[in-house]
Amino acid sequence: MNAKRLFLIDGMSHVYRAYYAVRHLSNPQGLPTGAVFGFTAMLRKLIEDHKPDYIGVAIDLQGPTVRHEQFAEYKATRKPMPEDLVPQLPYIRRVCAAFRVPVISLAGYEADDVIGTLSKKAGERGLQTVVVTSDKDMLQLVTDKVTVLDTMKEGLFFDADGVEKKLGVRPDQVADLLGLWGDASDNIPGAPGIGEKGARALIAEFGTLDNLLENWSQVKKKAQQESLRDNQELIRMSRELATIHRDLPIELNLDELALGEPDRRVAFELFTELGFKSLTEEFLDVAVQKTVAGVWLDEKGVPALLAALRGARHVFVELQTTEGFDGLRKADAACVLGDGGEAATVLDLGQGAHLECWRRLSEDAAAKLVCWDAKAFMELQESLGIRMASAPDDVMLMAFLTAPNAGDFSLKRWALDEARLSLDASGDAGAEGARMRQASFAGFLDAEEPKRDAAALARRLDALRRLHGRLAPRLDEMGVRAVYEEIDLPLVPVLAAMEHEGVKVDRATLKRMSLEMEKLLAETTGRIYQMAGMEFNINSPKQLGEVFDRLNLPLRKKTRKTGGYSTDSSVLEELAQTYELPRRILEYRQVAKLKSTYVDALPELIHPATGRVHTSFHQTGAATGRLSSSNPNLQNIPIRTDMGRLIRAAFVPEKGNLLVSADYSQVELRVLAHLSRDEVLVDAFRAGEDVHDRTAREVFGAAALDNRAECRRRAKAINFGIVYGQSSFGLAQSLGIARHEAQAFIDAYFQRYQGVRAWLDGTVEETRRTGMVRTLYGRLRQIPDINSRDFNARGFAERTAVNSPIQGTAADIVKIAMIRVERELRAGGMAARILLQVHDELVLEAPEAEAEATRDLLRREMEGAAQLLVPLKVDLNVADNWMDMK
DNA sequence: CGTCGGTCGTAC
DNA sequence: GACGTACGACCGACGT
Repeated sequence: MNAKRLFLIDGMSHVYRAYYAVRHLSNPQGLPTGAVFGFTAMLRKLIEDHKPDYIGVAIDLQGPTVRHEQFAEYKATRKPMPEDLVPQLPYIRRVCAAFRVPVISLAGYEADDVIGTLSKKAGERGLQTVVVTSDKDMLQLVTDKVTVLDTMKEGLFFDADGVEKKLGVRPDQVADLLGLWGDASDNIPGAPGIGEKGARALIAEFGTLDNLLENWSQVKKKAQQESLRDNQELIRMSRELATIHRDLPIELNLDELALGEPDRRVAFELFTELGFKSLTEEFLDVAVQKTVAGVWLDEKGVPALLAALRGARHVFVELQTTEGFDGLRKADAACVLGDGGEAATVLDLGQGAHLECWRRLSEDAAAKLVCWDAKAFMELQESLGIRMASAPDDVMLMAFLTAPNAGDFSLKRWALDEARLSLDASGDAGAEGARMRQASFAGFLDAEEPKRDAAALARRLDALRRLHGRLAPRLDEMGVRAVYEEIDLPLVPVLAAMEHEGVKVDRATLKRMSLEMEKLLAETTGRIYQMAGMEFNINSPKQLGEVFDRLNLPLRKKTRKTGGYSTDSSVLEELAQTYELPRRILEYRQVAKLKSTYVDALPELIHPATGRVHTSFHQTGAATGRLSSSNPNLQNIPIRTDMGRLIRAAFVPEKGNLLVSADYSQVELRVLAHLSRDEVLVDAFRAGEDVHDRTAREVFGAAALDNRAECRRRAKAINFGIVYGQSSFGLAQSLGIARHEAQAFIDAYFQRYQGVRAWLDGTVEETRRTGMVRTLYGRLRQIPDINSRDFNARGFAERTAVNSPIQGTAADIVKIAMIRVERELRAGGMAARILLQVHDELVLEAPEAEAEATRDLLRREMEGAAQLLVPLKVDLNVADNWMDMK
């Protein structure tokens, strides 16, 4: 039977390695955590890989040791510990505690000595010791009972042969060797003039340092001879310093060192504090969570359930879906939890009695339903034939409105981060739902077993209840309840209806375009290969860069992350002035992009049952409060180029109907006029002027009259830039002018628009104090980097700070308009439906006979959506496809 | 074979 | 570095 193994870890050696390996990591409170993270990973991997029987970590205490008494200069050249490593040391000890790995120190001695002593004692008790370090000094400890493991170098084990191979001397000669050689990092002097090679040869020849020092006169090299003669005391002291003590007054306590299970609760708390997400998750024990049971509703339980919920202030609800035979998802179970009860009730919606119970609950106006992702919930309700008058409360929207930068608004993520509850990945109605739906159209999804795990459902509902308890009060604390109640929540049924309605896409039109484009691409590809003198993947920027390089075409710009040659359109356009190849590449890129992203992708997403494309609109997709759209994204259908615009011809109304579009004119600049109260900007809009023409006159004066078109183009670019916080560099870039010229334009602009200047400055200033910005309606966005010392991060934060209130207020206005339009359409009993929202534009489908009334309604409700200092203006178009509306 | 970061390009 | 907000195709490195 093999001897049991004791692993003794050189703590500081690993802490330093971890510190330099994992930089720039910190927890949300700003505590640097890189070294702790790296150390934790190392410790876990060591335990995992080697499964020691006993384990301990040796760490030096602060303060002088016996070696300092011997030699005042010991370790004197060592740099002080990095400032951001010091506060991490207590956490290193806590990590060890969490893993139940003892930390061993002894005042006045170093970790090396502790390890030396313990390894000796372990050997006497028949244990095999593995010393884990990357410090070569420790190789002197190697015996038949002690090996050294260097985990940094591919887990290399050193036995006596290994030591000899590495250092050229036996382990028992290592201290002698180091006494001669010295050690720069510990400031151990060694013999002056004798280095690594010399020391190795001398020890090999004379066997021991004592023998060498006695017989110095027999050394052949003159310089070495003199050094040995003149520095005997120094060399002996160096050896003393380099010798690891193995006789410290400490005991080997094997009970303490025995490898145990981590303390999962302590580990969980610690990793939470450190902000280690995956480790937190790993050490979160579902078993210790207070679990809410899930029980199936029985027939007799229906009246009892309804009675029990009658007194509840909130009823937390969740629907569970499965794939139907038609390839569509359908709700097949519902879970209900009141705010007092301990058991969540699961209803089988396939059973008539349960479905009826669910319907009565859903339609009970007194029941305050609360869910996660109300839009998905309402769409599933619709599929059950349950029409809800308004949206249930939506904790996901509460999460978004209080922390719009969070990015991920899955229940799983919020349950973990905010309520410390671990949920299964399955059954999330958010992004997952959209993906499932997309896959289902293409027929990829296998029929899956109904997910009727009552316990899993109950856990989700429990998380929902706790999240609601935390986030609902936050709406008031953070001043976003009005946005929630008056904008984002009322928008939910509008969006649900839009997604349900979809938009008709003409497959034949796209098919024709696809074939046409295929021909075009084949021709262009041939020409490109010819010019390149080889075949390559034109879609690969990397390969393209190499081809350009081979042909000696100048590619100046480098890509951001990988440092490759940039081949983006601005680079190619410049080269296209001189060369044909980049011209062809641009041509290829345009067609390939349109074909793959739109022309070929859209038909795949036509719903088999409706023949229409049903996008998903996301209320949590953009931190400013804008909507986003996916599967497909219908908010970036091309319009700027002729070929691209043709794609819009495939978006058509049903027979007998027309498309009606309404877009806000210059809504962001009007918002800026309102927020800044700038006299010139307000005046321009009140007078009904073309705002770019006005800017051109203000900035360029008389020149704007002589050269109206060019001046207007430039003014337009300036106006755009203002909204995005553009610099002179950016403006110069977009106008193709010199930077100083651009700067002159910007200066002239602010000279004339002093209210805008003041608002921009004031907004940044206020953000520095509050850390957040708000829209006109109170929607907030945190700007965490506004006071960052990082120049780049701060600049980005400042641009975000001025852009978000503008973009966000415009988004609020469009959302309000959508709610008003939908309300008026329904109140008027009209058949017209909102199909799409593209940030400042709504696209509707209306019976031909209703088109005129729809236009009037749109203008009224959209222009009346907000009362600003300047009027809102809406442009209207009617056509039988989306291309011909502008 | 799936995931993910990088690059590029489309919209407002 | 340098213009805000998105989504998505494609490539290629990397891990299973």
